[in-house]
Amino acid sequence: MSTLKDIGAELGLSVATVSRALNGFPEVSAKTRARVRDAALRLGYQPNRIAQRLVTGRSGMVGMIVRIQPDMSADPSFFETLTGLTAALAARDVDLVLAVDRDDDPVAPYARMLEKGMLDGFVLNAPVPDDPRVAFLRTRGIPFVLHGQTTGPADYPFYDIDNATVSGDQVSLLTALGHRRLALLNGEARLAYAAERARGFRAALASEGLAPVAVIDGTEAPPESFGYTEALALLTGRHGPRPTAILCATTLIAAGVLRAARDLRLAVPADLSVMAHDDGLPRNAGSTPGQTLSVTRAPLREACVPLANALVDRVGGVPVEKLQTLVRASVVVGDSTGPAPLL
Amino acid sequence: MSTLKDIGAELGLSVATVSRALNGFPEVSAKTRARVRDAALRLGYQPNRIAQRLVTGRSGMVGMIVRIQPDMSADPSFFETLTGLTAALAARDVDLVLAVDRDDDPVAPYARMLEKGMLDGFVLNAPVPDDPRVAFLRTRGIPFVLHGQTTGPADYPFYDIDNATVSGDQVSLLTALGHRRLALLNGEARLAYAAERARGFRAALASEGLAPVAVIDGTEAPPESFGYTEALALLTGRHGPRPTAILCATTLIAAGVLRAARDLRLAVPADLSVMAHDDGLPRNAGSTPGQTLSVTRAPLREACVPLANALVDRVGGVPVEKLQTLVRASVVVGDSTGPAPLL
DNA sequence: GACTGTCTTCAAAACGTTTTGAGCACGTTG
DNA sequence: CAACGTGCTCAAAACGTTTTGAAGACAGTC
Repeated sequence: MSTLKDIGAELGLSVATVSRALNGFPEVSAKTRARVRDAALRLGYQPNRIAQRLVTGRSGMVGMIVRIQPDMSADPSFFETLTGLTAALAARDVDLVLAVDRDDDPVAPYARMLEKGMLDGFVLNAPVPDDPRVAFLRTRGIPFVLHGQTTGPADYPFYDIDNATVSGDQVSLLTALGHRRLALLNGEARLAYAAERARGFRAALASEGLAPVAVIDGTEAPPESFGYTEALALLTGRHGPRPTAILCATTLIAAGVLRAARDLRLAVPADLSVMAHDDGLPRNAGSTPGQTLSVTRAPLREACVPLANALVDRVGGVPVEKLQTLVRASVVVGDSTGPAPLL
Repeated sequence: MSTLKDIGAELGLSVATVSRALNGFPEVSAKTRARVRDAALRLGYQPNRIAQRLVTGRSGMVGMIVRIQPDMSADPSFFETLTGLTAALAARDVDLVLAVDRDDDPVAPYARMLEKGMLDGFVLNAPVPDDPRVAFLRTRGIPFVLHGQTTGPADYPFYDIDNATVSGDQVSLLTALGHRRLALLNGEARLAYAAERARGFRAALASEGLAPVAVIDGTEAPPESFGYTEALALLTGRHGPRPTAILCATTLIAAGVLRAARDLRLAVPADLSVMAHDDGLPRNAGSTPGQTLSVTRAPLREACVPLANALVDRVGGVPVEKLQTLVRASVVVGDSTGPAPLL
C-alpha cells in the first residue's frame, strides 16, 4: 500500500501538493497534476479511508437496521432495496453497515450503533405513522433519510411515492369504467404507506359520492393467502354487497384475489375487476399466466439512487427541503380491469 | 465527545497513562486506574474507533457478500446467519459490512471491497466445491472463515457440520428399522454440503450392501414443491421400485414429501418413513400439524458465535489449525420414521 | 530597482489513538 | 554511599490524511 508520502518522495513533491493534486484543487498546475496522477496510478495508490476519516470527522459509513419479523423472514422488498442502496452508496464512496434486530424497542438498535460513533447517518425503511425513530434521530441531530414518510410535518429528507394518489388513480380508473362498489385489500395497518393508501381510497370514493365496500388491513400472513382468504369473504358477500372491483396493495395480494375468483368461477374482468400496486419486483409477477394485471407501478429499484444521494447530501449539509422527493406512480392498464358488470 | 486528552487534563495525567489505564496494562497503579475509569465514566468517554484503527492498522470491519439468486430472493438461512453474526461480531467489537451482488464472477465483489482497504477479513457462506473465492482470498493473504467447507485440504478456518455423517446417521437409523430402499432428496448440487450429504448417503448404504433408489439434486424451485414433485415421482415408481424411506436435505423438502404421501394416501410412517435435516429455523417447522419429523438437528444459530470468533481470531493471528470446527448433528427421533413395511 | 500581485508549492498542525523509550521516585542491596 | 532494581508516569513518535498559513518564483507596473 503506497501513501501520499511515497508519491511525494517519488516526484520530489510535498504530501500537501500531492493531496491537492489528487483531490482536484485548482491551485495546482496542470503539469504537476498530471505527473501526480500518473505516479499514483503507477504505484497503485489507494487513499487510506481510515486516515481520511480521522481528519474529516466523517466515517463514510451509514447504517440501516432491518427488523426481523416474528416469522423470521424479512420484508420481501428488503433485498431489492439493499442491493440498490449498497450500489448507489458505493458510487458516493459510502459503505452500508447493516444491523439486524429483533428488539422490542424500535430505537434501541439505533442508539446502540450510534454510541460507537462510527456512523454518519441512517436509512430508515418501512416507516410507521408517527415513527419513534424519527423523533429519536431528530433530537440527536443525526442525519437520516426515510424511504417513505411518517405522519406529521416532513422535516426530514425522504423519497416516497404519493400513496394517496396511488389509490386515487386506481379509483378514478375504475369509477370511469362504471364501478360503484370497490374494496381495498390494504397493506399492514401499522405501516404508514397503508394509512395513506386507505386515506386516498376513501377520499377518492367520497369525491364521487361513494362509500367503500370494505377496507381490509393486511396481516402478517403470506400476502397471497391473505388476498385469497379476504377475496373469498368479499366475493361471497360476507362484507355486504359483493364488490365489482378489488384494489390490492401488492401484486402478491392480487394473485390471491385472482385465485379466489377462479375458484368461485368469476371471470376477470367480466365479473370482477382487479387492480394492484406493483413495486416492480420480478418475483411478484407472472404467477397468473395469461392475465396481465392493471396496476399502478413504481419500481422499488428507482428509489435507491435518490435515497442514497439524499442521505449523503444531508450528511454533507445540504438543507432538508432540497432532499424531499415525492413521485407519482404510473398507471399501467392490463386486462384485469374492465367495465363494471350490469347488476 | 470527550477524548483521552480531556481525561488526562482533568486528572493531570498524560494521554499515555490514561490509554494504558483504560486498556488494562499492568504497569499502571490501581489507584490511578480507578481514578481514570471513574473520570472516563463521568465524561462519557467513548474511544474513537477511527483513530484506534489508524494506529493499529486494522479496520475493525469484516465483510460478507451475499449473492442474489436468480429469483431475487436470498438464501432462506441468510437472515438467521446475519442476525447471529452481527451480534457475535459486535461482542468482539467488530462490525459487519454487507454487500449484495449479482455478479457473474464470484470473486469480483470481493476484489472490489478489498481494493478500498477497509476490511480485515471475510465470512464466506454457501461454499461450492473447489470454491474460487477461497483460492482468491488465499493468494491475497486475506483472512477469512467458511461457513461450511469446500473440497480439497481445509487450510482455512471453518465451522461446519459433518454432512457425510448426517446422511450416515439417517441411514443407520432407517436400516436399523429394516428399510432397504432409500432415496435422498438432496440440496442443490452446486453446493458443497450437498455433495457431502450424497457421498455419506452412498457410503453408508454401501457399507450395508445396499444401493440407493435415487439421489435427486435440489433445484432452484421452492423446496416444498421440489419435495412434493419428486416424492410423487419416487412413490409412483418412476425411479424404479418405490422407496420405503425418503431422506430430505431440509425440513421444507420433507413438508413437500409429507404432502405427496397424503395425496397418495400413504401413511407415514406405516407405509413410508421420512427423515430430514433440521437447521432449527422456526419457519421451517410446524407446517405438518400432528406430525413431528425425525431429524438430524444442527441449529444454524449455533454456528454464528464460533464463526465470528474464528474470523476475529484469525485476523488476530491465531493459526488456522486452531480455528476449525466440525460438529456432529444430533439425531432426534420423531414419529415420521418407523419399521419398514412388509413387502 | 522596489512594489504589487498571481501562481504554485511547502512545512507544519491537526485528528485521537497506541506504543516506544526514557525518566523519576523510591526502596533495597552491597 | 553507591549501585541497582522496581513501580509508575511521561513526552514524543507514529499511523495517513486534510487544511492552514506562509513563502518562493516570476511577471508586470511604477
